[in-house]
Amino acid sequence: MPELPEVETVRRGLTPVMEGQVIARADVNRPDLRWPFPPDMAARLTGVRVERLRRRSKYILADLDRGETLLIHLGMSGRMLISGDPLGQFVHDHPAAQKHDHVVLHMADGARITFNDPRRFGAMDLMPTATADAHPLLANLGPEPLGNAFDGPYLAQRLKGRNTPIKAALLDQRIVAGLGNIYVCEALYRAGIAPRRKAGRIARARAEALVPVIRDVLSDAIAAGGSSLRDYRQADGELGYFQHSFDVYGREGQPCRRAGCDGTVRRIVQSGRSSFYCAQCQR
DNA sequence: ATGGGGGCCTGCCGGC
DNA sequence: TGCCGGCAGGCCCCCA
Repeated sequence: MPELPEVETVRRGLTPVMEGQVIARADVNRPDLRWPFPPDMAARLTGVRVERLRRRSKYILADLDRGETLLIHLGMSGRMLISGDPLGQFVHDHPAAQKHDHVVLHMADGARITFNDPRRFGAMDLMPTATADAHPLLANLGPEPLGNAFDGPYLAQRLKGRNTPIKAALLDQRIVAGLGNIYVCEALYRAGIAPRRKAGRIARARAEALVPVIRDVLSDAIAAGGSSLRDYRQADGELGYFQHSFDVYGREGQPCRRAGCDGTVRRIVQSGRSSFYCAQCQR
């Protein structure tokens, strides 16, 4: 499901039901997702209070009051669904258990948070909060694209000399953390850069100009509640609507949206993944 | 070190 | 109606 804007939307949706609240019980319905769950996960979650919900890249991190942090990754198809409705504010209740409900957190106030993930590319893990940054899944991540460390000189330096297509470079989480297929396509369109262009062959000014473009695409998407493809929903059951703002993603064969451009959106495959772009606008 | 490809899973959709 | 191939928002791992 999720790139950075969708994960941030999920985090914001979960915050009122998790932050400051106690997990009364955790149902763990299978031993693993992409990897085995940590030992005794259900017991280690029982009775703890969630002090803070954070996000790093596409990971949600829940700091718990016993010194551990719960890491949640949604993979491709993972969802966090809220039910139980303790305060009467979540309209879309779903009391019946669904297929692929792998972990259910029963909060002390009656709220229920269900991790549902058909493809099981998602993950959950527990680690000491003090060394969370050193977790293998987090240790090699690049800067947050909306943070101060991600700036023009940084990106230009990281792209310099790279022979890989810019599409692949921006998907490389070690360079910048949180972008996925959709937002890389959209950012490259807005920046006028062709996805097959070698990263090291982008003029410095254009490379630096990518930074504000990436920030804008992500900010716009977060403001729209993320993108809802297929049946993806936010934690509160509402649909994000940024998909209506896609310029190129999923628009193969449709006209370029730029005023005055008569180009058509094309789809190519790069390292096994679709890239959408306008050959007139992107060089 | 770097770049490219395979694999992990399930579900859905279009074509025959 | 059923089967089959292709496709899907991520990311690790292996190979050259």
